[in-house]
Amino acid sequence: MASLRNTERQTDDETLVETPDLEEFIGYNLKRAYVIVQADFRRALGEDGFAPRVFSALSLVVQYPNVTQSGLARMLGIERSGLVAIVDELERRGLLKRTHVPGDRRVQALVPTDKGAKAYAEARAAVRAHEDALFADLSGDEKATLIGLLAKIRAHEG
Amino acid sequence: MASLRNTERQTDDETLVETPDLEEFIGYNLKRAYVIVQADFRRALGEDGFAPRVFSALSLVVQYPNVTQSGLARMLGIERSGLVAIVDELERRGLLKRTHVPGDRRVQALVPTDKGAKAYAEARAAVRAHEDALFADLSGDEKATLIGLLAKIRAHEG
DNA sequence: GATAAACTGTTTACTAGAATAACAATATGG
DNA sequence: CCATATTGTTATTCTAGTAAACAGTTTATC
Repeated sequence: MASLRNTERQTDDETLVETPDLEEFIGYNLKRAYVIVQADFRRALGEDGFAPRVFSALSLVVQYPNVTQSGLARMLGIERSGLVAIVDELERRGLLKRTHVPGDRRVQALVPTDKGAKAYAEARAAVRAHEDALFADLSGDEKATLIGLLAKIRAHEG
Repeated sequence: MASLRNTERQTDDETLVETPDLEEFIGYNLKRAYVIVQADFRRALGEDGFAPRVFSALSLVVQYPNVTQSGLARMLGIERSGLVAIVDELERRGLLKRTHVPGDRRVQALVPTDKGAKAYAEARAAVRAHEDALFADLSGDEKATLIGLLAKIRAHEG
């Protein structure tokens, strides 16, 4: 992958050498970058660490205690049916509890346990260490710029 | 998702309001952005258009005719076993041919057909239109910066 | 107040993408 | 020649996710 080149267009007196097609696409670069970051995340959090989506769910439950499952699914941008297994895992590991809400007997409010809050704080530190290491070749400005540009794309959500 | 806030830390005389945990992580923003772009890609290319990975494979075959399947898998960063179905689909649709190579009876060099080259040119235009529309709120500079930053992450490949 | 519509959590079934391990055919290096 | 490696392929498994249906419950409408 180091030095792929192609001749995109030729005129009579010059040959324009441009980047290969794929690398001009944001989507392609986004996917390739995502795969790298995701793999490093899993490696950094280890065998029985959190998968990215479980970490994200726990993060939101800790930050927004008493969030409902439907609300959490909306925040994560996934179907609520897909959230059940994630919440099951977190509850099985004793990191949160499904609790009944007085006013509405349908909803299960999610409340982090003390163990859950502590586990999240540790996991968050591990994730920060993973990102610090993986993105060591980016400056603080570059990281902020990147997050800002990705947020601009994320503005198309919903 | 519009205005999530949390109090990260409190001192005696001020309350610091910071971004929610997840949005400070590059990995999280990367994934959310990737999901949006990928969904728009599929929507733009339509029902029986190319899936992203099939488009990528065809792109490389057109740009590097006679590439082997193993070589193509390496370029795409996937296992060669996973490439078989992709090449099967492209061959079934008449867009490339598996051809024998004189020197080595193991390899199947992949050669785009005329139909394949034409289909690729059209698909590439569709992908460009999709990205132009989706990223209309980014300037040319911003797009170039984004690609550059993603490429810096991609430098960790392999 | 009855009834229709909507929402919540859940289960089941399904799909896509990808990894791994094994295999036969073939090629390469000591 | 023999061991080792490579190529394309199949079969198996895993993960992440969607979609549809459901029973229980709440809300809205007439």
